[in-house]
Amino acid sequence: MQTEEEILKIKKVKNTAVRTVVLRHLLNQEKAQSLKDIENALAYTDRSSIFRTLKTFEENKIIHSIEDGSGMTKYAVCAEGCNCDPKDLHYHFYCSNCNKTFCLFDLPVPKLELPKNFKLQQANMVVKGLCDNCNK
Amino acid sequence: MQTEEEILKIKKVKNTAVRTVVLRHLLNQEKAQSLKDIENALAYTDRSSIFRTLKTFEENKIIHSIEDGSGMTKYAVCAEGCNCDPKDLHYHFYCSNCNKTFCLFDLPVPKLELPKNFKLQQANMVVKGLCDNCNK
DNA sequence: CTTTTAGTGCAACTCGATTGCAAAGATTAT
DNA sequence: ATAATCTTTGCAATCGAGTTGCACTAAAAG
Repeated sequence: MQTEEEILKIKKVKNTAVRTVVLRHLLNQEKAQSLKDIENALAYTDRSSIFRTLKTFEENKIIHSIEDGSGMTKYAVCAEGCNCDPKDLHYHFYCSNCNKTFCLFDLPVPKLELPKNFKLQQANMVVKGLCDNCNK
Repeated sequence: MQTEEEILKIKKVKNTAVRTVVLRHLLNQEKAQSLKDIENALAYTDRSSIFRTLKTFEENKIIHSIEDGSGMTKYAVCAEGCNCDPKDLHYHFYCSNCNKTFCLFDLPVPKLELPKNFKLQQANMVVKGLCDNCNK
């Protein structure tokens, strides 16, 4: 597991206090986090600073964003080696009970045969239901 | 192709002026429509009336909604026989150039093997890229 | 015809996302 | 080291999609 500092260095993003704590928080969570989640966890950091940090991280392929249909964009640290390319596709699972979003890295996404002349850039595949903890 | 009146009758939704024009508009488009799209097309119909109409349609399985990551929920008429069940899954294609959303009925969605004890309820699978018209 | 229920239009409001701006901090040039 | 420049941060304000309260109208039931 890389440290925050290593990741920022590798991705050529300047290290700052806000960036370090935001990235650390994301690394410590096993679920994708919304801006609000992060804001609540980091009580003394401004929302817009976190927002801009997330944009920076996304541009530099440190994290990827997920639209899970909950109304809030969520963010998760890319797996090592992820380029956020169509090749790196994975499903997400959104639990409609606890509102958590999981990255399903183990569930393979089949090759997408798009209609003629359509060009794939990225994908956002969200499966909804109940997670193991809520399905009792 | 069924008429608006037939669809409403089959789905046991009372026919009104707003419902007829909204459904007609959706039937006439080959792309999924946002609330704003519909509002713009139907200049003299109130947004909240359209909104409530869409909710009614969705509850009664006349249309399904799509979160395509554009920030606006889009709506499309269900294919005949669609129950909006996990079984009726299909991919959506969102063109990042023209912002249109297509239903890819012909692209099969594989059986989803979720982690142990996860329960599938529905899915929202959006592929982004360039549509045939914009990929030139 | 009267009563009740459902649908509509308007305005206001919610809330996540985003931006303008000035202060603080870091970097580069002198 | 100091001044000039660029970047990051915090605060407040704004935006826009979605949603709701409420009064009015239309439709259905009695």
